[in-house]
Amino acid sequence: MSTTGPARTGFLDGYLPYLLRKADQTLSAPFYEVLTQAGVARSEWRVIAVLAELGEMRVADLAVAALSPQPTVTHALRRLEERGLVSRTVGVDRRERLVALTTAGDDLTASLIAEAIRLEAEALDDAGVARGDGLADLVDHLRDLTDSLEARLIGEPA
Amino acid sequence: MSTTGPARTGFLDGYLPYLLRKADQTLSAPFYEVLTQAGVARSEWRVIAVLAELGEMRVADLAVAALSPQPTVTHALRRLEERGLVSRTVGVDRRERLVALTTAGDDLTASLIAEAIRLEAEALDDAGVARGDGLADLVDHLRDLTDSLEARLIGEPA
DNA sequence: TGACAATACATTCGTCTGAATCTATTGTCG
DNA sequence: CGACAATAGATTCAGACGAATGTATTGTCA
Repeated sequence: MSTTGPARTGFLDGYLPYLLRKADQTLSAPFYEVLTQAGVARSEWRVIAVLAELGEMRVADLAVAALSPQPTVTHALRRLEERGLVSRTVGVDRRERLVALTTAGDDLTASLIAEAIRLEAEALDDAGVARGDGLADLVDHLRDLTDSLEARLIGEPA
Repeated sequence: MSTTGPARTGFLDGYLPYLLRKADQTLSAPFYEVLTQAGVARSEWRVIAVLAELGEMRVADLAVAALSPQPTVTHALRRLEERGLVSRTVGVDRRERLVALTTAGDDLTASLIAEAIRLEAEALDDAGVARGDGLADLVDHLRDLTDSLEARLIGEPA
């Protein structure tokens, strides 16, 4: 019923990408300070967060999961490797590079993920968003939306 | 109860910023090609879209509305001004620069907004997202979330 | 097998981004 | 009025970003 929605006259207030970006930025702002503190770029964070969750993987798959273009991931990997946070090994198919977190990388990533969870919970809590209420629905909606869109892109030939 | 959500074991699949960013990217991808075609950077698009909606305004307010840092907006404005798409005039308070779209800028922006709306509708349509169904709820949830978070930030002193 | 297409990733190179800083202007209080 | 703090925005500069392209390796088919 959207309880008398507040005047959605304009374009931006009804444009999903704008709302999504705004929500992301607002939610992420505190954590970005943590990243800056830790000397981790945002593209690097996305890479190590994926590696922590999915384990060793190829660069191309990593790029998809990290929501980043492949060259951006390669740049991030070079920096992360220089800091000893990830390792790259040649795969059976010798074109492939299998990327994984080192122990140091896993430690750092684990602590960052813990901070991310803490800050997200804190923000949602302070904002009075009841978990189990609209939140689960929101998450489900977002997943549904993204899944549907992806399914569409796959079915689309050249 | 989130109707038997599909195995939310991992971190990323339950992390809102990740889901928000993923949804944004997936939804925006087709439109970004339009922007590239038009030679408009994404930061520039955010600026002119806001100007088209809100009219003449100060740089600082523009930055907030465009979800971009102030230097990024200033850079974008310089490029847009060089192309004759925006104008900058000194305000009564002579520290202020009042920014507005030129006629050419308004024309271009109007066509881009039309494309954005068209592509968004097309994507949501193809994805089988029924407007009036989950979509309105999603939009409302996002607005509520962002508004609540913003309210929190304001109440937070140094 | 040899040649060509396809794939995986790295590299290049120009552009964009944004933290820190600077200049210009205005508010404020003695 | 005069000095200092506060504000608006421009600028600097180092680095991230990413489109285009290059290199290495593998698949495939005559």
